[in-house]
This record gives sequence, C-alpha cells and structure tokens, in this order.
Amino acid sequence: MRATCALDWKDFAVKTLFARFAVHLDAVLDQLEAEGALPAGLKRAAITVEPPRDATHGDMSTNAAMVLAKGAGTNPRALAALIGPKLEALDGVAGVEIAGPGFINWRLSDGVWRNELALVHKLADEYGRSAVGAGRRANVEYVSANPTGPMHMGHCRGAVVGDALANLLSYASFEVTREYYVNDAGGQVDVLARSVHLRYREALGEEIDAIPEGLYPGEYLIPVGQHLATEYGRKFVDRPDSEWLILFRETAVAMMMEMIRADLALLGIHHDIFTSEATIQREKLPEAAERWLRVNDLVYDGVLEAPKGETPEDWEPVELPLFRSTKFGDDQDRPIKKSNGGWTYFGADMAYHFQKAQHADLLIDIWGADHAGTVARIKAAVAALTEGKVPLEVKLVQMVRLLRDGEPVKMSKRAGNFVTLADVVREVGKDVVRFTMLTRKSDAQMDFDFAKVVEASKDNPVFYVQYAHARIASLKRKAAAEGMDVTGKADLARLDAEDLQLVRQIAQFPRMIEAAAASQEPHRVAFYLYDLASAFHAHWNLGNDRAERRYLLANDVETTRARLALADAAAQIIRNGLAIMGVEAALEM
RNA sequence: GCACCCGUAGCUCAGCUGGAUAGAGCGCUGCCCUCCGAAGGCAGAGGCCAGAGGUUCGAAUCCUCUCGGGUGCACCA
Repeated sequence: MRATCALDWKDFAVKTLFARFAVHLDAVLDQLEAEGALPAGLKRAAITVEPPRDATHGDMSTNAAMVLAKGAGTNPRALAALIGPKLEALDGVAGVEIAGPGFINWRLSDGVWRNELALVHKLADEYGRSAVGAGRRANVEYVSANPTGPMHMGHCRGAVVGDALANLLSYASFEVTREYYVNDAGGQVDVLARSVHLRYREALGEEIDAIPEGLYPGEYLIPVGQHLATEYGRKFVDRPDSEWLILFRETAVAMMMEMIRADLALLGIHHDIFTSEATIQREKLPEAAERWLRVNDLVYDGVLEAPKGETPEDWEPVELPLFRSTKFGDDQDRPIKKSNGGWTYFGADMAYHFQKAQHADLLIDIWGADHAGTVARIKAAVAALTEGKVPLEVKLVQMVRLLRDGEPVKMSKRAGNFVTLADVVREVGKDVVRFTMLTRKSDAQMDFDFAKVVEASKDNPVFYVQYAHARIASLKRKAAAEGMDVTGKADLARLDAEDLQLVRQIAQFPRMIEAAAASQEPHRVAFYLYDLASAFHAHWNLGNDRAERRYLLANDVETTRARLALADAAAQIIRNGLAIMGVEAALEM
C-alpha cells in the first residue's frame, strides 16, 4: 500500500518514513486551502508520497500537483510551484525540485537518514512492523492436502506461500489464524480405508499380490495395516465393509494427518486449526446453509445442461439442488448435493467457509492452480452467505516443475513414486526450499532445479542473501579478534554520503512490507532482500579499492563503530525479512 | 466451444496496484583480490513491454479485439 494522505494511524512509531511525510504534505495542502490558494474539499485519495523510480530525482516524490490541478483550475506545474516552497520549509527537507509533468521531488537531509538508522536499532525486530492490519482477523487456509498419503512436492509451494503470507499479515498487525481443512469425508478416504484393509490382511499374513487398480499402492499404508492388525486381530478380515469401513477410515486419516503434520514441521509449518470436513457434515452445517439459501431463493432444484466440449458417455440429466452462483458472476449454477443424496465437495466447502467467516474479517485460501475453475463458485457462496460482509481472496499457486540436471523429474502416481516433500527437505534443506518457493510470483509457473537451488553463488538468491548476513557477522568476529573496542555508542555523524546510500535502501523495508501485505504477495520480501544484499555487497566492495571505505579501520575506532552500526542495521533488516519467509539467517557459511 | 492465468533483453524473471529515460540475474565483452569473507564488485553491449485500437495530463500496468502458450470445464476432491 502506498502512503496516501488519508492517514488515521495513531501510533507514530509504526508509520513508514514515507507515510510520515505524507502527513506533512497533507498539512501543507490544508495550509494552502486556508490561504485560499486551493479550493477546499478536493479529493486527495490518489495523492502518493513514494520514492521516485530514478534515484537521481531525489528521495521522495509526490504527484499531488498533478492530481489536484484539474480541481484547482490550474496546471500541475503552477500548482507545484505553490506546494514546493512550503515543503522546502519542512524540517528534514534539503531541497525541492519540480520536474516533468508536475512531480514534486525532494531530498531529505542526512539527519533524517541517520535518525532512521537509529530507529532500526531501537525497534530491532519490530522495525518494519506495520499497523495496516489494525487487528483485523485474517483466516489463511493453506495446504489442506487430502489425508491419503504423505506430502509431496505438489503441495510444497502452496504450503510455503501460505505460511509466509500468514507471517507477513501477522507482521502487518492482522490477527492471523492458520487453518488446514481436512477432506476426510469424500470418496477418496473410503478408497484409503479399502487400501488399508488390504494392508491389514497383509499384516495378518495373507498374500497380497499387486495392489488393485483404484486403490492406493503406497507403502506408507503398511504401518496403518499393522497397527489395525495389532489392535483388532482377525476380527475384520472376512467381514463386510459396513463393519469396518468407518473405523478403518478414521484410523487411517488420523495416522495420515500425523504424518502430514510431521512433514509440515520439517518446513517449520504449524497450523492453528485443523477442521474436519466429516465434522462439518456431522454437525449439519451444510443443511443449515442450504436452508438459509433456499429461504433467500439462492438454492433451487434444477437440471444442469450437459457439459460443453466432449460430453461424457454416461451423462444424463438429473435434478439436483443448485446454488445460484451465476447471480454472483459464475458462469453456471453449481450443485450442492449429489444424486445419491450426499453433499458435493462444494456443498460442504460452502458451509465450511461460512463457519470460518464467523470468526474472521478476511478469508484467504491458498489453492493449486488446477482448482482455478472452482474459485468463482466459492467466492459466490461466501458473498451470498455473509451477505458480502466477509471478503474471500483465493490465491492460486502455480505448478512447480522439478528438474534434476536440467531434466524433468518423472513422477508416476500409479507407481506411487512421487517425490515427497520430506525427501526434498532432507536433500536441500528447509531454508533453500522455503526461499526458492518465494522467488517467483505465486501465479507464475516455476522450475525447481536440485542443482541450482543448492549452488553457492550469486545466481542463487538464498545464498546471496545469507552470504550478506554472514559477512556482517564475520565483521564483528573480526573486530573482536583484532581487539578493537567497538562496544561504545556509535556516532552516526561519522557516516558519510556513501554510507547513507545503504541506509536509503534499508529504509525502504517498512514500505515494502506494507505493499507486500496489501497485495498479499510474500515473494516481494524475497526480491527486496536480494536488492538489499546487493546494495550491501556493493558498499562492502568499495573497500577493495579504497581502504578508507572499509568497515573496520584500525586507526579510526569512531568511524568503525558507526560503520558497524550501519552493517548491523542491514543484518537486522535481513533477519526481519527472513523471519517472515521462515528462513534462518546464517552467521557463518 | 466457454472460462480463468500468462506473453517484458538470447535465457530465467522483477516492475512498488496509472507515473518521469522499462530493471535485475544468467550468458556475452572488458576490468577489480600482497587489502574487512572474490561464495563478491564495477563497466559495456542487448527492448516495437506479443499485435491493434481505446480510456487521460500520463499505460508494460486499466478496457475491447486479434494472435500465441498454459490450466480447468456433470454429482470427482
């Protein structure tokens, strides 16, 4: 979110530098109104205060003159000429220029940057925390993999993106709930139960040949069968499924969820709430939703047309209860019940979302892109059931293609040899997996190349960023080893123009956080950290050619202290950013 | 056939929700370590932002159409 003039934040400490100047600008505009130079009541919402794209234009820029010129009955440059001098008179403003079509650009005094640097040290982990969430409750539902097997790489990206987004929103003062929806009520878990029954018989000594088509072949079900065999002996061997299906299903789901939680823990992911679809159904929540929707004429009994394109062989028209999702922008009404009387996935999901909405001001779902076709209906259902009060955002996460030596890794679900999340984390490490998953916009496809993600070079953003942090840590070790007394308070006045360039980069962090939180794009944190690391490495290398530009100066303890304060601040920001991404900051590499 | 996502340097991708001369990395060319971590840095070359209209002070960004890729399309989950 860009800093606008319409600010109502109470807590000054959490405003970004840019937001603080937006307040100053607002006051300047008030003053111009009072003087009669500007008509009262002009809309200021579109006014921004942001860094200009081109750093040579200054530190801050506003489009105020261009936005207000029309309403003021003048041209942008003339209006800028009125605003400019008043900005120039502000504390901390070192010079104002009017440029291009009417931009007002200004530079900040060195003191502003030194204060900002001091603020980083004072706020430490909290520097960058934003108040924009204002305590609103955000429910983020992510992963929600079917409880029929271990996590595989297809789940990985959504898991990381969802977790990082939850961290990000939390850092932006949303009250976040991390939720996992357990699909333990459909046909898949019945298949799971039957697969487990086979393993149960196997555990009791029966010969099991090839796993029949349509059942889960994975060996991870063997322990479930053994557990049931130990617990119940031969009791269910030759009995009809009506006697064991529910028991086997519930046992299997519980054990699968235990495995999934363990897999997620390897990535550092821990949900607050696991909600069971079976429970939702047992509590008759879909029935309640259906009743309400029927009263409001949003569910009716009807017959759907045959699907377009290739019509399936066994298609026949059936009357089903349909939700009027077309009324909310979907292109077809959607069945909430099946012809066998059971709830469709959508029917139960609708009720589930309604339940979530009662404890949240904002719902976010992280889904795989293969579910893109169902976004419209669930958004429609939430809009209907909450009467438009609780927004639902569905973030689609694109596929990840696994590569090894440049060749796609072959996976076959039938053979059960998919690449598990646990294997990948064991091979390359949690930090590499998490960081890499955040180096693309989530709605863009990405490649995950085993060779590249562990490469220790600047091509690899993970190492590049961690290397910057490790370098800074090494500075302090080096200073201590050489017996330099750097414990005293740093005099930031020792920092010169070249040093303050790095502070400018550091000071963008809070702004980036707000923008990333507002757009719900955690990948921005990764890109920002890459840029910050780059600025740090460049600043560091100044010392290669010019010894006086180094951080550690044996004959100048004062400057050394100030430079270490600068480096520490950069390290602090890297830590703050990595914490949101769920990645450790390395001290040594 | 319909819907959604995407099309930016040779390659992989950013682009701050409409701002100024469109940016990184790789690759290519040429530099910088007796010196704080060279796992780094500096400089150069490289572009009709797929194409065409439109909206306005201003468009890679918003709207429409065309072309080209991906995904999905009954009661599955």
